[in-house]
This record gives sequence, structure tokens and C-alpha cells, in this order.
Amino acid sequence: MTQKSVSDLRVKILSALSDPTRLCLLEYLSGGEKCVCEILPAFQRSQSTISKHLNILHEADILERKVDGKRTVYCIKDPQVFEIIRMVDSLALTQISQLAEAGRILEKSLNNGS
Amino acid sequence: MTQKSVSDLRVKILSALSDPTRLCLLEYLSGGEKCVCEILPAFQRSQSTISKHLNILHEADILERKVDGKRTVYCIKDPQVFEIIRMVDSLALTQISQLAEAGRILEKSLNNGS
DNA sequence: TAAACTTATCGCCATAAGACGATGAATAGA
DNA sequence: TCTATTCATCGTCTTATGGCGATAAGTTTA
Repeated sequence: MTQKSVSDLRVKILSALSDPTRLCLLEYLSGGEKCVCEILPAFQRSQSTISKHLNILHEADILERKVDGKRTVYCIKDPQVFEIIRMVDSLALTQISQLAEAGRILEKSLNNGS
Repeated sequence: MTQKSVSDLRVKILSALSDPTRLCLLEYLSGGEKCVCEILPAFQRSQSTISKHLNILHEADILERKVDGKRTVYCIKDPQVFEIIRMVDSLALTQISQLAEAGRILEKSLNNGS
């Protein structure tokens, strides 16, 4: 039961990563584990919203949750997740530079043409 | 204008990838460029739905669109996207094997404990 | 035990996303 | 030119998502 195929997990992981607030949370947690009350003041979101985002990342098995007395501590479960983000950034940078290149070519042809 | 920051593009790319149908489309297109009428019969979705999904991937600059007579051909713009998916799969597999390991440990402790 | 603190969960709202059928625009062929 | 083909777009419906405040549940401290 709860048989999760790789492709289900794949979508779950990618969905968890496809939100700006959650990406910021991961970046924030890259500095080491933090409790929620430490995270809250760093984000302009309500406590319930942050809690929900943290839970989504936890459900996707990206964050580990440890209850310590009256506080809850979250940390990155597997730093491999940063490799994924780094690759996405790399693709985004490729796109940006291709766009810039296209812009230069267009400008050049406009100058020559008229 | 239309100044896209890396982090905007990052979210756009990840959102485009976080859907099972679109991941299937990418896999299907990994075999080379295909026109829409060739893609359609391979998917149990309406023509309008597939067209919309293709457009989302195109908007995220993941697919290239070439109009050829009365048909439209789509192809992978940058194979780097498969590296991303491969890394996500790798993370998912790590999660699955950790879950299996936890299951073994639990079972063992239950057998010993009682 | 009472009060304060920390965090998850609930209920609600507004917007986004995925699905479909119908329509529209463009091209190819008769 | 008429028809068929191909594909994008529109309108609509349903569900999912992100946001918030309020509440609940657990833990520490007074």
C-alpha cells in the first residue's frame, strides 16, 4: 500500500519546488536547520501560510521535521535538491543568454536593413 | 522591458515541469521532433488540452515550435531539461530506498521487541 | 493550575490550473 | 473556390492552490 511510483514522486517533488516562497524557504534552510519561530520573521507571510508551505516541502520528503520541546525544527533532508535547483538555474541562464543573443542579431539586421 | 529575472524563470520552468501530462510530452518528444497530429493519438486527452500543455512548455522556453505548412512541429529546445528530470528521479529513488530501509528496520524491531 | 508560547490545522475567499467542446484561422488539396 | 485538415484560442466548468485569521493542541514557565 501507499505504493508510490517514481513518476508520482517526481511530480510531487517538482510541484513542491514550483513556488517562489518555498524556494526561498529552501535557500533559507540551506544555512542549516531552523525552527519555525526563527523562519517566520524572515518572511512576509502569515504563520499559517509558512506552516503550510513547510508542510508541503515535508510531504514531498524534501524537508525533515524534528519536534524539539515546544518548537519544531526543519532541515533539508537531502542536499541533492540544491543540485536540481542549480540545474534549473543553469537552464534559465542559457535561455536568458539566447534571448540576449537574438536581440543583438535583430538589432544588427535592423541597422543594416534600413 | 519583459526583464525576466532568473528566479522568475526558475519558477516558470519548474511549474511547467510539475505536471504528469507535460512530463509525458517531453519524454515523447525525446525521440525527436513531432507534429501535433502525431502527438495527439499517443495521449488520452483532447486536442485543446494537448495544445495548451504544449503551449505552456513553449512559454517556458522548453519546447521549440516550428510551423511547417498546415502543421506545427514541436521539439525539445535544450536537452538540459532531461538532466533536471533525471536528477529529480534520482532524488525520488533515494527517497524510496530510504523508505524501504526504514520499513526493514521497523519490522526487525517489531520482531525482536515482542 | 494558569498563562504564555509555538506551531499545526480549520474554514473561508480569491485566483490559478486542468479539462472539455466549440469556434476560428490558416493551409493544402480537389 | 469549396472542402478537409491542422492547430490555436475561447468560454465554461470543476478542482487545486495560495493567502489569511481564528482556533486548537502541545510545551514550557510562572
